[in-house]
Amino acid sequence: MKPLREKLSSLVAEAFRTAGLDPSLGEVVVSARPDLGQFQCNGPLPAAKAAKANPRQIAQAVVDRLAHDDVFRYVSVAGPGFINLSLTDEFLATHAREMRSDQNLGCAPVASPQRIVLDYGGPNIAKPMHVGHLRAAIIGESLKRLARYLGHDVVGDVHLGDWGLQMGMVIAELARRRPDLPYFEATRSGPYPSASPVSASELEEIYPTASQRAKADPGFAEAARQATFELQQGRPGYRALWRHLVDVSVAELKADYDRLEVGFDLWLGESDAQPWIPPLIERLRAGGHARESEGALVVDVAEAGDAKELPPLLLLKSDGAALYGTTDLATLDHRVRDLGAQRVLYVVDKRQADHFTQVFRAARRTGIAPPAVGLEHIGFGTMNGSDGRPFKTREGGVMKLRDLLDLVTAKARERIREAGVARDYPPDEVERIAQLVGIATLKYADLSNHRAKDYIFDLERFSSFEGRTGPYLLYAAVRTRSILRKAAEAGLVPGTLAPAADDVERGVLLTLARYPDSLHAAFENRAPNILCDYAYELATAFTRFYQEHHILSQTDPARRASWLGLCDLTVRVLLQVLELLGIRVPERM
RNA sequence: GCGCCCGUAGCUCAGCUGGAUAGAGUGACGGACUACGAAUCCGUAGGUCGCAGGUUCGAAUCCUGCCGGGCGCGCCA
Repeated sequence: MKPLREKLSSLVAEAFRTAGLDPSLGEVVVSARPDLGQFQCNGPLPAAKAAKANPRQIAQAVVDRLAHDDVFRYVSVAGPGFINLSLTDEFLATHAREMRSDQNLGCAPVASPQRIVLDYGGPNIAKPMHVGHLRAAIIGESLKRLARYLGHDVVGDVHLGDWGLQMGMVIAELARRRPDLPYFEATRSGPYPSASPVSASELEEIYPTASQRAKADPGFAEAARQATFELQQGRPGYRALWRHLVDVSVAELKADYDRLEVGFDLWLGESDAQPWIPPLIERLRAGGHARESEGALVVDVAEAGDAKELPPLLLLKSDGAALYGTTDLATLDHRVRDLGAQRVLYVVDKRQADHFTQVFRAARRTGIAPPAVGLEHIGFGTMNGSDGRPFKTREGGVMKLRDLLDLVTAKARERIREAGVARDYPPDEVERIAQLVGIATLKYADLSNHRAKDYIFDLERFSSFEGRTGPYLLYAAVRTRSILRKAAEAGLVPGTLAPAADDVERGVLLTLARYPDSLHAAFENRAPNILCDYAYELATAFTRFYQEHHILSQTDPARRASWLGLCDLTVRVLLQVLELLGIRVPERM
């Protein structure tokens, strides 16, 4: 089925056409002045400019050709030449009925689905996930669900940071602490113990320590570089040790992502790209794309019109080691050739914008990414503390994701106790509800910020349950379900939607009709905050409705059944949008 | 220095491919629980959209300059 706005736009476009005007100007949008109409068309203004005519006369000419009494209740020309449109309640109700019987709730899949690889992880082995990883995970998860819902074929890859200098740091630090471990015997080639020599908690502590040591001690920094190089060269002890580190770390990461309800289809990492690097380098050398510069091997990426000079992408350091960009190019090569990606989206901190410009350009020049393959860096803003500086805990350290989740969940538990509503629920259900409320709070608070903007990480805000928050949306959905449940207990079933009887009910139907628009806008702009806005608007419109109209005590059976139908459609749309945000709703709360 | 991003109500933020009277939440104030759940709803107050020009019938939105803040700029990821 067609979205409401498209139905209206094609009617108005047809009127433009018969008036001898450009039909593309007939686009209809939701009115900015609800007191004057439900929808508006601004097309007469640009049409008048093109025709050097009076816009109000143009608007009137269009209106005169717009005779659809079954669709429009009211059509008028206003201001400098706006066309205001309001629908008949019958037409609006018919549209809502179609939505209700459509399996996609009126949001048709895209015309040309693509295979999309979405890279939204980037957690580092040996570093605990902290609040900085939150955004990539939840923005990426939402975009993945949205793209999939719209019909795209999406592969989500965690793209682990499991290679490079950080691994060398951990190895060097371990060698310092426990030189007697068999992994450090230079001549040995195995076998090695099957159990990891380090625990998850030790691993979390070891990297920060090593990183600080490297800053203070040039000798240690050199040892870390050397270890990195030898790991890359395949030194058996280091490889065996590395395997342990990865396994221990991945188990922890999976637990954190599970708790966040963020999932990946692929658990590949930078290390998986390493075997692809030597042949790729050969290809680039043979193709004349790579050149020596200051001892390193580089691909030039500067272009004539650049506002600033972009340094070349470094493939190999002067010591022959591969770098970040090299791994990214090799990974991209794999995604295009082996995974068949038609579009690759990178949900990564926007501070890496230059890096992605380099990688994308290098990929274009070298043919790794043919022109038909879309490459996008979906940058997101930095998370700061309330002082506007990068976020730190009160003790000055980074806050672990796990601690944040615990904190929000504890707040949710407290709130549930205060509200007293779940007094007679089993304790394990209360706990499940607290988890869901915590996740909803966190995700909604983060996703409702525009993706690209820096934002203040405010614990108060992240654990607020009132107003425009995740819990508000859960509450709205749960209460609506509760009405349907009580109706079912009384033997009442949702029925055919009747035309709206007042502005509040009309408002719900109009908001429901915007559902496909909001999904498409959210995906096209890679902006989940558009979904957040929509979910909130739908929830408030409906909450207002049931606050003003008592559904179960309505004595007219047809009206009562229609209102229950409205509950049914609203809750289905709301649950779907929440699912696209990665927010799950409890049965009751 | 060069480049990118940001500056909207006391606070936190939407709105930015130009459209009419700039919206939410929060905080403040006032109202609504003998009916489907008050984590709710209704209302009031609150704005030189950083500043100055420009383009346009029309600018928070586009362009230029300035002020303020953040970030990035070759061998870390």
